[in-house]
Parts: sequence; C-alpha cells; structure tokens
Amino acid sequence: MRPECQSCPVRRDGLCASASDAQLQALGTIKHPLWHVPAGGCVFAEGDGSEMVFIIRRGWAAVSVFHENGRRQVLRFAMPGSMVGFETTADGCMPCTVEALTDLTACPIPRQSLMRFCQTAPELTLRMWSLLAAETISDWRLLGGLGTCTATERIARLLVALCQRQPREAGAGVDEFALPISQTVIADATGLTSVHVCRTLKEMRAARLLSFAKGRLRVMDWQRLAGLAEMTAAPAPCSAVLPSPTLQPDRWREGVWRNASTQIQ
DNA sequence: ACATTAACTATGT
DNA sequence: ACATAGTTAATGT
Repeated sequence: MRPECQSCPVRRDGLCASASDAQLQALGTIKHPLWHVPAGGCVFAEGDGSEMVFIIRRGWAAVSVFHENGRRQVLRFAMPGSMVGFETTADGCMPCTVEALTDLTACPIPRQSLMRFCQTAPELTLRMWSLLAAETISDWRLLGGLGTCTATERIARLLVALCQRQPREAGAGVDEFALPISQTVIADATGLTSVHVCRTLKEMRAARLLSFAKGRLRVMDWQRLAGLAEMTAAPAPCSAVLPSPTLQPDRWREGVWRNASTQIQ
C-alpha cells in the first residue's frame, strides 16, 4: 500500500472504503502522485482533454460551466471524498471546469486504468456507483430548484445541502461550519446576482435564521431553514450517519436520508 | 477582489 | 399596488 493511501483522510468515507488491502495495493500501482492545487487554481478546465478522474482528499472545489453571456453556472460542489472527472464529451474533452475554492489535494487515477480495475472489483464499482448517485441526488435538489424557488429558498437549499455533506469538525458545535464560498459563488450556484445574494443573506440574518461571515456559517434556526429548503434537515452531516460499507449498496443512501430526517423529527 | 447599499427598472401576481 | 429580482453605480473593507 502506498504511504499516502495509509494516511488518506477519506480512506473511511471515500471510494476506497470498500477496497481490500490487495485492491488498495493494486490501486496504488495505477494512481498518480497527489495533485496539490492552490485556492483559485483549476484541477481541469472545460475543453481540456484530461485522462484522469480525481478523488478529492482535502479542500473544496466548484464544478461549473460557462455561458456565452459571460456568466457561469456552478453545477456542484466537490469536497473530501467527492469524485470528479468522470464526465467526458464524445471527443474525450471535459465538459466542465473544476476550480479549487480552497487549497486542494486530489488523488488522480487514469480513467482507463480505473475502468479496467473495476472489471475485477465489483464491490468497488458498486460503491463508486452509489457515491456518484448520492451526490447526483444532492446536486439535483439545488439544480431542480432553480426554476421554481425564490432566492431565499435557493440559498437555503444550497446551505443545508452543503452542511449535510460537510464532515463534522472536531470540537465545533453542530451549528457552525466552515463554508469557504464567497457570495459570488453562491450567486453562480443559485442563478442569482451577487447583489441579490447579499440582500437575501441580509434578510436571513435579520430574520435570525443564520449568520454568515468570513467563510463561516452559523445556523441559528435549523427548523425554519430546513423548511425553506424543503428538506427534513438534520444538523448532523452525512459522515456521522453513513452506514458501514459492508451494507448492501442499495440500502446505504436510503439509510442516510432516513437517519438524517429522524434525528430532528 | 469582494461585500454592501441605494436608486432605478422590468416582470409577474 | 406589491413582491421579487436584475442593473447600475457608489462606497466600504
């Protein structure tokens, strides 16, 4: 096993949680050295011909596409354990840009090698499927609200979804989180202008829902925030309720949502 | 560069 | 008429 795999911060929750020692050994031979991307840098950009998929080890990234009108749409957020780079266009180019929101460490794995490896490792393949599907569901909650929800509701959806995926910080209360995204990023993720995001956050602060400053979010009223987000939200992030990888794959994620909702209801 | 605020405009209810 | 959100511009941090 590679030394960086032994110290991997997403060894428990990420893809490799379902890998045996022998499989981890094999993955170690196909993976590339870790990538370190400073905040503001790109893992890859729209149009690039990347042969890698990446497992995020540390830090946050925004996955986005750019429109002709100069504006961009953030499609999803990647954080420790997230996998990016699976989507390629027919000509093998990347259809989106992955930009580091914080200093980032990513584990690059050649797409073709991983595909070949999956043919020998069904459990790993199923876990990959499950993890990608779970993130897709989370992402669709945001994207699906863009056409129908108000500014307050869209922002509430975003914040609740990010809090649920955020691994809990040791020591910190459940109501306070590091949220390393600017209002501009919130705007690009919610389809609002940054000016209106600022106005809306001011209203939410005045309504004693939350406070958000200097990259930290304090939630003061989970009930109302979850109501706005149309979610049965628990302050506990997924990692606290993520069932063990030995469960049947098709029961993992249902368990996550059920457990998350029963904690507050 | 990002956040905030105000004044104004367009659109939908 | 009112609410919501975009635009523009000025100012602050």
